[in-house]
Amino acid sequence: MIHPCGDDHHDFAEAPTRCSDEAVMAAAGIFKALSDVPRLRILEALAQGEFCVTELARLSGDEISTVSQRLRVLKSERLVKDTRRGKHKLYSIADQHVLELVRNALAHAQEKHAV
Amino acid sequence: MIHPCGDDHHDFAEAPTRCSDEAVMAAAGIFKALSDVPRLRILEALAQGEFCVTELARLSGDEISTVSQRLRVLKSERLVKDTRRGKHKLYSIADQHVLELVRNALAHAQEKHAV
DNA sequence: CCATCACTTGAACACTTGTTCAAATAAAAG
DNA sequence: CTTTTATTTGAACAAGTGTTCAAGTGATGG
Repeated sequence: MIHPCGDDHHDFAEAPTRCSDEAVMAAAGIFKALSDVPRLRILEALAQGEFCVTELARLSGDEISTVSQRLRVLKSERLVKDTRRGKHKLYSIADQHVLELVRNALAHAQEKHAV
Repeated sequence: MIHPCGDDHHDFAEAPTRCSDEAVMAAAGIFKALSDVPRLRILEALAQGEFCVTELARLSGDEISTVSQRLRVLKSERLVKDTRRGKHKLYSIADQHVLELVRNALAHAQEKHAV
């Protein structure tokens, strides 16, 4: 097939294979939740153990309600989960997938920066 | 160490190990670029071959300038690269790392939805 | 029960983002 | 050069986001 411009560069007669809208929207949602530095810092902490909101707030130096809102976003995308233990709700990384996403991005960020 | 609340749950005497601010900010930037459905659709197309802006605009049905702005964001985070070939600038995925990020997120999105 | 501790939620604010139009480059062809 | 084709950029707008304060929930312990 020939492009309007007349050139013979790469072109598809049909549109390329597409993921479902739901899948792409879900992926975008996950990336959006991961796109905030304070939220990534929370995941970084949770990668090393379980923490309650109060403790995470103490570690970051932010308001408890601020940290709670951040956790809400992470939880809505199933990136973290929580369990009540006594008075506290302990948060943890939802699964290994999440850690790989973060590690992969960090790797990409650090590797190819020297140009 | 004992938490202010008196409970003996997980706690660090020192703050947990932290990545550098630059690394985390870079990762957040990458995730932010990936957090938009139309931009993910561009990556999906580029995963299957090189395309110029005009063609990507035709595939998505959007304005050329809109697609160009999307590519600008993706390029600023080094997720895509471009090469001039004749009259056209052909865009392509920057490296395999990017594809893994997207695949990983899609996998996470599709897996654990059945609850 | 009542009070307390741990956490969440709603509303308001400043701030950021994605899209679009119009104008501006940039390379190629005549 | 001048024109044409391909793509980028700037400005403006509507829409979305993160933080905070204050008020709300909910489980725990006396």
